[in-house]
Amino acid sequence: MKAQVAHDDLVDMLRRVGIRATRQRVALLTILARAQGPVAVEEITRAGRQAFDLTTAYRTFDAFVLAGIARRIELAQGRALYELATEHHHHAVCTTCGTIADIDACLPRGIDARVKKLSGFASIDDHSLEFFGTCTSCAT
Amino acid sequence: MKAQVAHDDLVDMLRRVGIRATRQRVALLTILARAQGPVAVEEITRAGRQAFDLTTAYRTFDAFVLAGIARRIELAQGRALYELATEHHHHAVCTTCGTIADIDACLPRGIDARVKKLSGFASIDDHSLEFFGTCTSCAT
DNA sequence: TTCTATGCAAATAGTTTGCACTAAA
DNA sequence: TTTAGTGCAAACTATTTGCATAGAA
Repeated sequence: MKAQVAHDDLVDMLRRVGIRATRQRVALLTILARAQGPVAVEEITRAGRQAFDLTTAYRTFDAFVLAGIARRIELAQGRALYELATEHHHHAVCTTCGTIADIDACLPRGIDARVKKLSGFASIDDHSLEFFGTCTSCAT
Repeated sequence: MKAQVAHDDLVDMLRRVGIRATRQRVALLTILARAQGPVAVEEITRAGRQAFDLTTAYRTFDAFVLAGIARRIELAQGRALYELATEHHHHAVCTTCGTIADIDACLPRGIDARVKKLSGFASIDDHSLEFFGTCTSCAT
């Protein structure tokens, strides 16, 4: 038995966060769950076997982010990517081919406090951290 | 004598990096130099006393980045900001009002090597790091 | 049956491109 | 005088909005 994503579990997950489990949402959630990394919005419409409207994809992602089951990451120029909201982590982006690798490491804890002091902000709640480099296949 | 940006110095700076010192470029460079932080493209056209085409602003920023005297930072949704390429540093962004504060601190050196290992990339050359929080005036 | 979610069309926003014209070197 | 830079109009791309309809609860 392969590490498949159980359809019913996804439906449950959606219901649990209080949004209706439609065909499109389950499909999109499946794609997110299968993806090894962040997914571009346009990839969605391609991926589904049945037609899938772009507008719906955008709205669905928004709903997911709002519900806390997805995360939006800003990478390149005006392109948004989405990924399942799993462990907090970061990414390495290949500046040549765009490949993205997950980095299972984060900033040393306590840095928020330091940044808070340096910035003079009232609070620091989150951060985004992306690394840029060249992946092995592009390094030739 | 105020900490004004000397016009001739800017002209020199442009010539040094091999691009022509036009009125628009000097104006844009002045704005960048005066700004305490990153500047949005559209702010440019507003700021100048004489008319200033948006297209020119974009092209000028590109030229600056290419020449290495400016840096582009991706913050919110598809909006690019530019800042003078000074010391490598990061930013704290207020999620309420959008205010940006500079953070004169960076990741511990050696992290690139660690990320390289974790990602399996051939090289890690750069990174972007932004913090999000609430500034004091928005904290009420 | 009720109300959220979808799909289509059209509108926006930010950014880029083509081309003739202006001006720095 | 040569060549890079500018401005205008138009094209593009990603994303958002309005509204009538479909479908989950």
